[in-house]
Amino acid sequence: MPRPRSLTPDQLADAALAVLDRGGLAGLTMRAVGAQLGTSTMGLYRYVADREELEGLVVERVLAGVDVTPPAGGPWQHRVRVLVDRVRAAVGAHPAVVPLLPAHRHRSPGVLRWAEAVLVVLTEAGFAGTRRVVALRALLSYLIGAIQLEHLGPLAGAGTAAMAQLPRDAFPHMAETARDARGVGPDEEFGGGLALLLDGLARQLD
Amino acid sequence: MPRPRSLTPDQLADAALAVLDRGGLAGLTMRAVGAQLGTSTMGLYRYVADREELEGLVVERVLAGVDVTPPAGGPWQHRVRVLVDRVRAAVGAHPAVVPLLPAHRHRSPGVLRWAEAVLVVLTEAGFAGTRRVVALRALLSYLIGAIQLEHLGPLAGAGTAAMAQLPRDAFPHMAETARDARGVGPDEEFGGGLALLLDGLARQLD
DNA sequence: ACCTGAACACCGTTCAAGT
DNA sequence: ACCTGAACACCGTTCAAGT
Repeated sequence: MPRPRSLTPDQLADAALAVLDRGGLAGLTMRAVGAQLGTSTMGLYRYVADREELEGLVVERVLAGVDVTPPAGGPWQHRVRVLVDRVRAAVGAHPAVVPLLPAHRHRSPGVLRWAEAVLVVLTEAGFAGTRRVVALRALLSYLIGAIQLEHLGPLAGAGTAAMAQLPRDAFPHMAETARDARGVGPDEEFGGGLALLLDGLARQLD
Repeated sequence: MPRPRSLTPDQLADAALAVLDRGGLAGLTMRAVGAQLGTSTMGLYRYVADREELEGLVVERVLAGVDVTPPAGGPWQHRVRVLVDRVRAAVGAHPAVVPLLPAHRHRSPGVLRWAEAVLVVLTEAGFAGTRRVVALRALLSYLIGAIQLEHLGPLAGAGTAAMAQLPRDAFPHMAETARDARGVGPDEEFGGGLALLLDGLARQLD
């Protein structure tokens, strides 16, 4: 990793994110990012060891837009919800980044900053030790899973319409649930699942 | 999609899964699968429209190993937990399939059969309408997210050791939580998060 | 009819050559 | 010293040619 000169890492990340937003994951190539910046393809290797590191830069760029100051007032459930929703909103603005999220979530400073904020709220609420570990893990699991379900071929939306016509004899409950799902929007679905988790957590504090 | 002859789709799926287990996602190429089967690379296109469809076959193969008969007795929480754990175990036997899961989960017969079984249990427990929709979505989100966290660079395990040495001034809660996490195994972590979700669901039935 | 190998249009990355 | 383009070793897939 030699020293950069004419480009800042931020410029690189912006260019890569622009390419990703425009052409999807398949369009994110070293050649395309080079063209976007007006430099040679190989010029990128001055800033980044390989393609994977470039992907990490993009993920970090999206996460950088997340405000990680824990919301000041209100019950801890609300404060966690706000932090979770901020990530969902940031990712929702760049859906093409979703498939990159799981692989680049570890060793991401953005994720660490966010997790620290969540832990501040959980700790103030009274969680500690194993319970706090499990709580953070569960919230992160739900967040990542729900975001992927939402953006990678939805259970709600267009996918549900198709599923409502399932063979009713083989999948009776599934067909009925798919019909019910047509009346449930993505926000309600995401928020409802998160509420279940928060209720489960609240029960532990009794 | 012409008619097959000398190979069954199962043979193809087995071969692709063997290649995936051996060489990871990067090793799963049309050429490698052809070689594994002793046929030409192009021979695969008689069974599969493109690489994506081959990936779908592999996912289906792994999911085919999941017993989807709802467990007979016991409280509904236990029955859901058994169904969830079966998927986790099947995927755990072929960790390389994890990155393929989110993209191929929709229109997967295996997922549908599993979801139908979960819905049978939820319905018998008293869930219906929007609540049932949200419950299924939440369980699936947690399952997919938690599996990915577990297998794609863990919060527990080796990753935690690194995180326990975080700059303590910038991430005080994170450093402490990472130390706590060393005593929490993957089963406890996964099961603990699922228990939170099930507790939240139980609360809705009161 | 079924199957195959050469060929094409891409990748990421190496490396010798430019200034 | 910084940057670049040709070249290499791969991909998935098309298609003309084999039996």
